[in-house]
Amino acid sequence: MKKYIQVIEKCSLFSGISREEILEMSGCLKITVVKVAKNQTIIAEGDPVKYMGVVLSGSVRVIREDYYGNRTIVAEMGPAELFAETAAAAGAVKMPVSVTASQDSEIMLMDCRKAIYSCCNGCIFHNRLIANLLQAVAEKNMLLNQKMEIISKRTTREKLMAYLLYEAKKKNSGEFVIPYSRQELADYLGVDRSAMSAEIARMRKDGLIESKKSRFKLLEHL
Amino acid sequence: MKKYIQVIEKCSLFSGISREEILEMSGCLKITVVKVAKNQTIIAEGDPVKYMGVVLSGSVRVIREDYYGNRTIVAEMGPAELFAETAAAAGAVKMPVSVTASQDSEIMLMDCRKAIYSCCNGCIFHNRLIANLLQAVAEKNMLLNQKMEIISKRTTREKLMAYLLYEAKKKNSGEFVIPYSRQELADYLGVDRSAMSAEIARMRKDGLIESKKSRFKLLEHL
DNA sequence: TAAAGTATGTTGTAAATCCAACAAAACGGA
DNA sequence: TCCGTTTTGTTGGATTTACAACATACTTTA
Repeated sequence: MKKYIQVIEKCSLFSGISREEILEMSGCLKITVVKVAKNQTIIAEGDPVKYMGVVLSGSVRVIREDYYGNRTIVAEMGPAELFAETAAAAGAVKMPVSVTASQDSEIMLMDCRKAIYSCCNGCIFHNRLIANLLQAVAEKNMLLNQKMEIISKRTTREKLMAYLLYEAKKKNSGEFVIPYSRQELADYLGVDRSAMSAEIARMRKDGLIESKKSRFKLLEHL
Repeated sequence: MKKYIQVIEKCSLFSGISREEILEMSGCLKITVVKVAKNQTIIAEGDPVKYMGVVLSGSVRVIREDYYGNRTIVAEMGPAELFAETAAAAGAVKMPVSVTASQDSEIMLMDCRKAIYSCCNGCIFHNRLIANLLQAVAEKNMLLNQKMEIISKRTTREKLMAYLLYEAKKKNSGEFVIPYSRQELADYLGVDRSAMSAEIARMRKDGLIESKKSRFKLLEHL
């Protein structure tokens, strides 16, 4: 496990915990390292929730399957990224998704019960681990909330305005640069790119905003 | 505080912790009870994140304000419900929302740093508290993920199918009863009710589903 | 700098959605 | 049962969006 410590310490789960402390905890967390071949399944949907994982090398895909068996990729994670932590933290019984290797990979698995419930071994940094996990899940939650609020709007214009108002608020200024390309923004808002471009042009014409590429300026409204 | 213990113990944050233990923890969590009048602000947006709250009586509203100052109600919580826990758990510096009383209310506030980071007082049940918090946030996360996947679909039909497939999977059967009225379902999916009703009729005609009121049956597809 | 590639803007048409208004059905007391 | 209320289904017209196709602008690199 020592050879992977450089990757492991980058994982948000272990932030604020030193290499030595991580190694000390490894027994307590029942950490195992497994090598998986491309396309091999690491955790299958419906499996009991036993493990939380960290990608050490390679990459994994989180996959969801619907009633008819159609598969969709939910996420792809690379080195130092954590997976299956939400199901583990929610105390779910069965995994709602599968995790498979998208390349030959090395994966660190840990016992999620051990990780979530404080052990009695006087393992001081365990508390920090749980706090890190809580923070990771809560941050994801805030991002989801924010996105949900935006894409719940019915029209493209409303979605755009909700997004731009959010950015303006974050930057505390009516003038700001957004971190997305047009295509990325369209994907984020769940709309068609060209239709969105057209809507931006209309909003400009209607005097709602000024914009040039990724620079936007909100104008007064009544 | 004792007089509120019946409400407090119902709060998910304290599940698995006895009344006596809650009372023991109260000093550690710096719990205070405040009475607030209707429309009074309990936590203002931009305030430093110091408190997590539980409604003891009455009700509170979580309010978000956009760049222009337009207010929208994000949520309304009643007795035994927790608020401001996500910002606290995410380690946010400033509150992203305001919380105000929608009636004359009694509110329990606790120091969120104390709640989230294990104290050194050998307070055994503190760990349980953190585990409860983690679980609450993670469960919310899973619900949001699920909803996000559904409302990210572009068309009404796709949204409906995504939702119905999800229900079918949960019930492990192609035939099931949904827990929403038409209006509720439309709100959940973020579409117009009447348009949705029409779409359901079309899906029935196209041989995708059978349905009668809230009972649905998925048919074979190619 | 030229050329190729990528990102963005524009437009017309077909399709989907919203909205409003109303019809039909289901429901809940009196 | 009858009546009023609520929910659900249906329809047509106005609006909005997606999609495709293409024009323009910007980047990269040979």
